[in-house]
Amino acid sequence: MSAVEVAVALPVTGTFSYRVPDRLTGQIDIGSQVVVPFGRRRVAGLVMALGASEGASPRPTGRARVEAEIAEVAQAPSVPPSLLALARFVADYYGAPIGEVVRTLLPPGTRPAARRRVVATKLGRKALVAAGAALRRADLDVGGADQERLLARIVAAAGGLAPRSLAADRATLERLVARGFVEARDRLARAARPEAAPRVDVATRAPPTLTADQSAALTEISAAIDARAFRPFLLHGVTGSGKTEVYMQAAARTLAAGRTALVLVPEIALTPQLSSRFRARFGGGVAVLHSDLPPGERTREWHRLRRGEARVALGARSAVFAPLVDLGLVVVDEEHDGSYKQQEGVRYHARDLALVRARDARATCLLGSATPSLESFEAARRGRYRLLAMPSRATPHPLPEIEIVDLRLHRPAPGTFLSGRLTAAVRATLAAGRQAILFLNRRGFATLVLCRDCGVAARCRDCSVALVWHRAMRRLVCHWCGLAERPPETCPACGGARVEPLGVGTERVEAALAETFPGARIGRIDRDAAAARRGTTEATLAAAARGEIDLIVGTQMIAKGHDLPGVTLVGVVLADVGMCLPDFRAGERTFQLVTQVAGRAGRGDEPGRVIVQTFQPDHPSLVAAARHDYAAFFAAEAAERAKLGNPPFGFLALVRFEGADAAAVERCARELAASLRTGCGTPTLRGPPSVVVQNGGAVRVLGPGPAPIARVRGMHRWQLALKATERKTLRPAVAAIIALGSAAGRSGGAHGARVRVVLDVDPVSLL
DNA sequence: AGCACGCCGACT
DNA sequence: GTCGGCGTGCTC
Repeated sequence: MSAVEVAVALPVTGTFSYRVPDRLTGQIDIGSQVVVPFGRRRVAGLVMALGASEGASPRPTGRARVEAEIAEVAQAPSVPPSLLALARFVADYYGAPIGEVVRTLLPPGTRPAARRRVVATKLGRKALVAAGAALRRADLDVGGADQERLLARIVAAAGGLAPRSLAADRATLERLVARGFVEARDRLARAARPEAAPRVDVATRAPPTLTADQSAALTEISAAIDARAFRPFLLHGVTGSGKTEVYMQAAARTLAAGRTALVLVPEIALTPQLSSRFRARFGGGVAVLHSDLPPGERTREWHRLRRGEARVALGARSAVFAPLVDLGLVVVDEEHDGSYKQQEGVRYHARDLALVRARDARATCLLGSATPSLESFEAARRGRYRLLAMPSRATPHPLPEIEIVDLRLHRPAPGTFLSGRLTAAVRATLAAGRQAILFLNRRGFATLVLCRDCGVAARCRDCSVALVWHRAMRRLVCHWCGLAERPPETCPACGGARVEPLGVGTERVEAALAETFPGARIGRIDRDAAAARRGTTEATLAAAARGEIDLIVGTQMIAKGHDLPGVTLVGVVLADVGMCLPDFRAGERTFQLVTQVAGRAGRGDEPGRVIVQTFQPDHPSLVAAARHDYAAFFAAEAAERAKLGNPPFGFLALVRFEGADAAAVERCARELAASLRTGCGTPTLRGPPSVVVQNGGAVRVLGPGPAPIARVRGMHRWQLALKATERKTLRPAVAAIIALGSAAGRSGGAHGARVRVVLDVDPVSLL
């Protein structure tokens, strides 16, 4: 009876050794999905290696290893070896437990218990509104301030809350459940109806005639596909240049060569057009993977891919783990988009993993963007990626003209938020029967609620941020923890009666537009609108496409690749939002957002126009965006990054310390930093005897210091950063962090309060 | 992730 | 005096 190494689908480090019972001999191979006894449960696992490798996982003192037997082999097909290799890479590079990586990688159906979510019922929403309006009705009585606060928080959260995050309020939660205001249903039961099963009408729509730019790009890409070697490309195509058509023809050629294609998009839910275009071209050969698909559907799509029935996989971040065999093409659309970085659990970057997969599969890799990340463009500049430029639009009209309005000189009339120039432009657009997009990257009604007597703003009690006023909900909401509470009638600090909202969010812009342009049909697209009613985003976009909406207000959700031919005007209400965040990528994000949202204008038969309102009209990111000058943006931004050794001229890993006890968090952070700097463990840190990191050497230790948001959900946060000039020097430092980090967490416990140590390799956000 | 073991408040 | 809260630790 032989043994195998199994990675269990739980967040545990190391693999475990199991015996293969005789009845299963011959059915088990590398990549087999199995069910194994683990503790007193049975969990899904993945066979990583045959034969019990000695020391596969650390054995606690003394006890002999007692191997259990594999319980059963799952009906599911095996995971291809290329994905096992990818899993190992991810565990190693991001310092994640292999079990957790396996959980991310296995099809959702085989994952243990689908994630449960706590959601508000229709009755619950009604009850909250009634409570806010001080309406008395027995069936809508929430029965107390605690219940009301919790209910508000649940209503405010898009997609419900994880039961874990509500552990502290269990008693209150149970009361709400008993009253029928809140329920924990499986997420899958609540999910939207799956899209109709893919039709099998293959290649129904003929590819359009290509522009010169598209043909030139495709010539090179085709040669790479034919060569069957790893060839990375950066496709720098302006908005409306027809990148999707290039992707589709590249995919078609890859399929014709007998290989498979993987297409990643930032958020599939926001790009229904893309999936319908792929389906129209490839029919049932496309498997669409996205998080809102019920697990059954996702598993079906996974199996179709694994069996080769579908040979194109289209999906968001997690689709980078799609079980494609003989991969020939990997496309990453909008490669600059930060949502490719997983922000919790296994903190992988799907764009970077796409390159790893393509390299290992000897495939063509196509990174596409109108606003490439500094990382990708620098790689192209150094010749590591081939740069393909598509500088002109495929549509009849060139890129829209972008005008910057200096808000210091052109003050909007009180309560309108639109300068005279933008107001006139909106009015002209309406008169012409066209549509306008008003973009503001801030949701809610007002950014602050401030006492006009003492100047104190309402702040979250658990996070170090101000609360945002959401008028429709009649609640002050914390955008970090979801706390939602009723506004105070008088100032809690001074008792003053003049507690009033200040600042502007999308909700307020919507209200202001309704007043300024009575009769205009207005739609709002942001996370709150999406949370209020399922399918709102798609419905609003569809209505806009039919011409039933005149003005669309929205956050960055409207900046992504939507194609609305009727939109001739884009107004950026306040470009300054996000520009001053304490994050070295703030300027890059501003450039990307303004360029992307500007690209929504003039895609139809009328030319477009863009007006950007700002208090910083000379900001390099805005000036470059207004001139459609990526080169100028890159030059300025690259110089800044090079000076500080920031990516792409250096590599970062962020280590965050979180805990309820501020002093313990600080002490833990300082001790770990000191250990890293001196190169040897302090008495409290029983890590490895020596550590490779030397201050001033190849890897620098920056910090520690309090995180920019110093407290979230009641947890105090400190952080330190590792900065290396080369990727390979960062690796041993990351290994040291993992060893020291777990020791530090334990020692924190010994001192009293527990401190969580979170590692983020190649962080996208430093907040 | 679960599920059990292990120390401090409101009940029969 | 117990029942029971969730903090911490382990799972081949």
